[in-house]
Amino acid sequence: MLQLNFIRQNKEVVIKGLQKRNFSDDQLRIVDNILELDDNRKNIQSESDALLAQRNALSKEIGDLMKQGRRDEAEALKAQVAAAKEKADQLGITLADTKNQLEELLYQVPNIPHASVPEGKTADDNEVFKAWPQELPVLPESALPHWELAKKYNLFDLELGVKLTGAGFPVYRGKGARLERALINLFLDRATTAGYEEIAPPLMVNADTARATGQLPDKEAQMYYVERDDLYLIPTAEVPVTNIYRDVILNESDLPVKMTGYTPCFRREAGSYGAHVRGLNRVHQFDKIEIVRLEHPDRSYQALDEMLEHVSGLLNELELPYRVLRLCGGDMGFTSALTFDFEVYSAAQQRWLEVSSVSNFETFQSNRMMLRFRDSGQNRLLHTLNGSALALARIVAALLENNQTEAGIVIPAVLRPYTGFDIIN
RNA sequence: GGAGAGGUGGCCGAGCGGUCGAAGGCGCACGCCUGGAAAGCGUGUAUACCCGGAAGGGUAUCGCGGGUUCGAAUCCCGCUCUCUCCGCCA
Repeated sequence: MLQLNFIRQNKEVVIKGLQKRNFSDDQLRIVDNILELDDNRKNIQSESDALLAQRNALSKEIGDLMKQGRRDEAEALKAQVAAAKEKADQLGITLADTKNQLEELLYQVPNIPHASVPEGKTADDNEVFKAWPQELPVLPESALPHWELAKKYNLFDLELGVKLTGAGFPVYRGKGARLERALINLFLDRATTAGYEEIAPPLMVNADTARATGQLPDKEAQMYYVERDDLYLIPTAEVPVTNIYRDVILNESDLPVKMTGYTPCFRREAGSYGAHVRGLNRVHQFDKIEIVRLEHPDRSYQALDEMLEHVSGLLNELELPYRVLRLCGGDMGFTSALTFDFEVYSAAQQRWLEVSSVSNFETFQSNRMMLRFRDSGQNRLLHTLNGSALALARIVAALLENNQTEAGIVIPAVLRPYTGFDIIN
């Protein structure tokens, strides 16, 4: 969430940012509401602190009087303390209440978009930041979509997933399962080579963790929730991995922190069915390798560039046609300041599939997380960034479709050491 | 799941109703000393919020939440986590 001081000192910037996110004038009033409520909070706190100071001083006095045996005088002071305490208690309740209201409002304010974020309302308004420079591949009429290929070569089975779990839980098998594992290993190897520490985090997290990265309260409905133990299945490795540094104060020399993690990701994605979500296009469980960075505020955009390069490198190695979009204000995630999406071209479906989303959250997450570093004696919030490198299900879909030939599905050279085979037939 | 022990600052560790945001040590930073370093000596070293231009002052925090008390790190209750033993187990 945004810092109160930032909102106070940069009200115009905040309002402009929210306008970019298509806040109506009516919705924009939240900014003034927040500032008013915060003024309120300060007044209450000052008053409450003064009363508590009085109570503490009087209590000390009572102690001294008792020691000197001046019991009567001590007794007289007790009444004063009781009065101060009662007022302080009431103010304390009001204060807690005000803080809660304030927090609730702050949770409704999304991150301020970076200056480069284009105006726009929907995904159609996203800017093509980097187009595919070559011709897009054209497959013969007989080409099959990946779900047909999966059947033909016994690579994954969604109907079997329905039997075991429900819709959207694919069962990979045979060379399909091996391909999945090969991709995971390739991506992890590339990330660790690039200096990211490999993390194998828990797949379930508590509410504090989910809140810190912004899944709660905003995206509660998207997560699977295990009620009995009050835990959430992670929608991305970003959640546990970034939270490793929750409530941590780093030294500047510790920066940057670069981490990567492979995890299955669980997303409820309720209520979306149809041709465009067939096969692996959209599933409830998929594998993803995530890269996460904690950066000095002065260097975070350079880090973002490096992450874009990293993801581009992976797609180049896999020989998949892709493009990069700069998300517009209306399509960007709640917590992000700047997001680039990578889409690969699925030749059989003749559409672009999102396989990576790389974002700079600036201080939005670190403020919720109290993730800071010491900057010449002062504690400052860090910038957090993350990106998919990469999300597997759709990569598999594109690989299968784009590489199909008469003879079978050709495995890209870079993957062969990992799969142990060079064709699926 | 059952029984017991325990959660104090970056770490170790004292405190067991007031003078305690907290002794002492380690670590770290700065200074002195030195040709340089080590040792030694000295000083400093939690976080959030509030007031203040600053200096400084105030409030809260000794696992978390509540209670007793004029006053709680210290007493009481609930929860939670860690460790040890038993049970179960990949």
